[in-house]
Amino acid sequence: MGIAERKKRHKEEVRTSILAAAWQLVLQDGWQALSIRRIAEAIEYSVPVIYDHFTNKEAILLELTKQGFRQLNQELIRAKDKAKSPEEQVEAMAYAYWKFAFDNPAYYQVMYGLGIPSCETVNQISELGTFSELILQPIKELIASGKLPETDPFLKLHTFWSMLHGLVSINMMGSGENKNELNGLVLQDFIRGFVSGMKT
Amino acid sequence: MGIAERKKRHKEEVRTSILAAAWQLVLQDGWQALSIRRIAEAIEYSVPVIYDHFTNKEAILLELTKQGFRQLNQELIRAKDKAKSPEEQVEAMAYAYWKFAFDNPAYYQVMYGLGIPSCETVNQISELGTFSELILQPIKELIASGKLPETDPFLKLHTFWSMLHGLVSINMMGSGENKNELNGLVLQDFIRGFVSGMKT
DNA sequence: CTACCTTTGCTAACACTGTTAGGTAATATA
DNA sequence: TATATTACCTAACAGTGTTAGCAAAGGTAG
Repeated sequence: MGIAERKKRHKEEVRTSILAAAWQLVLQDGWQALSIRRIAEAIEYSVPVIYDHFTNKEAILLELTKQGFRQLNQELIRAKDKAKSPEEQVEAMAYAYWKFAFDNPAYYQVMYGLGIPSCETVNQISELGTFSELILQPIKELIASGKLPETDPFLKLHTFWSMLHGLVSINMMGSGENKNELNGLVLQDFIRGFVSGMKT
Repeated sequence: MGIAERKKRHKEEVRTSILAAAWQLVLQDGWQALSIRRIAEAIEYSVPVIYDHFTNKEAILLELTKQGFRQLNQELIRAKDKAKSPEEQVEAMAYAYWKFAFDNPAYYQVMYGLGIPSCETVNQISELGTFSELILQPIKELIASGKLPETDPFLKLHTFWSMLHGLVSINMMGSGENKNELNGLVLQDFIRGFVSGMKT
C-alpha cells in the first residue's frame, strides 16, 4: 500500500507549501496583502484546493500563529538554558521574548493583533501551554526558595506575560524618532521593576 | 447668508450620523460586521455620500479611535481629580484606564488592535498628547518631590502605559474560567509593583 | 482489459467588500 | 430666466472569502 502513503505525503507537501507561500507573502507585502487567491497563484493550484487542507482562511492564520509560538518557545528555551539561577532565567527569557518580537514582527502581529484572539481561538493554541510552563517553572522555583512573597505563581506568570506584551506592543507602534532612544531603556526599566524586584 | 450655514449644519449632521451609525453597528455586531454599505443603509443615504465626509473607511475608524481617547481622557481626568497625592492619582488613573477598557471593549479594540496602528496613524491622534500629559504630570511631581530616582519622566510614562495596556490586552482575551479569578488580582499586582514602587 | 468508483483538481459562480466614475435632478446665484 | 453649483444616486470596477458542480485522472475489482 505504498500508493496511499505517497498520496498522503504529497497531500502533506501541498499543505506545507500553502503555509510556506502564505508566510512568504506576508513577509513580502504584509498581512493585509494575504489572500486565498494569491496563495493559490503562488502554489500553482486553483483556489478550492486550499479548502481541501484548511477549512478557513482563519485556520491558516491559526496555523501560522502556532508556528510563531513554537519558534518563540524555542528561543525561550535557548535563553533559559544559558542562564543558571531562576532570577537570571526569568530575565533572559524577558530579553528573548522582546528580541523575538522585534526580529519577527510579522509573527508577533498574527500571534496577537490579528486573528482577533477570542476565547475560542486562544484555546486552540496548544503551544500556549508550553509557553506558560516555560515561564512558570523559574517563578515557582523563586517561590519555593522563598525569594518571592506568598503569591499565586499563575498570577505572577500572568503579570509577567502581560507587562512584557504591553512593552512590546506599545513600542512596536512607536513614532520613529524617540523610539530608538527609549526601546532599550523601557525593557531595562521593566526588568528592574519586575525581575530584580524578585531578588530581594 | 443663512443658507450656507444651514447647509453646513446639515452636512455636519450627516457626518455625525455616519459616525453614530458606525458606532451602533459595531456595538451590535462587532467590528467585523462594519461596512460602508451597512452604514449607508443605516443613515438612509447612498454609499458615495459617505465618501463626501470621509476619504476612507480607515478615516472613520480613526475618528472613532479619537472619540475613544477623548472618553478615556475624561475618565482619567475624573479619576485624577478625586485623588489628592500624585501617588494616589497615578493609582486611580490606572484603575480608571482598566475600567474604561472593560466597560468599552469595542473602543479599546479600535484604539489598539484594529487599525493596525502604524507610525502615521498614531501621529494623527492628537488626543494621545492629552493622554500622555495627563499621566506625565503626577509622574513629574513624584520626580520633583524626590520620591523617584533620577529617571526620565517620559520613560516612566512609557513603562506605565505599556504595562497597563499589556494587562488589559492579555486579560481581555483570557479563557473564561480563570479570567474572573485573576482579573482583579492582576491589576492589584501591577499597582503594587509599579505605583507603590515609586513611593519608596 | 474493461467497468466502476474515488480522489483530485478545475471553472464558474455567489455574496460580499472598499472605492469611484459619471450622470441627474434639485438648488442657489447672476 | 439662464447658469453654475451642489447634492445625490446608479452602476460599475476590482478585489475578497467561500462553495457548488463538473471533468479528468487514478486506483480497484470483475
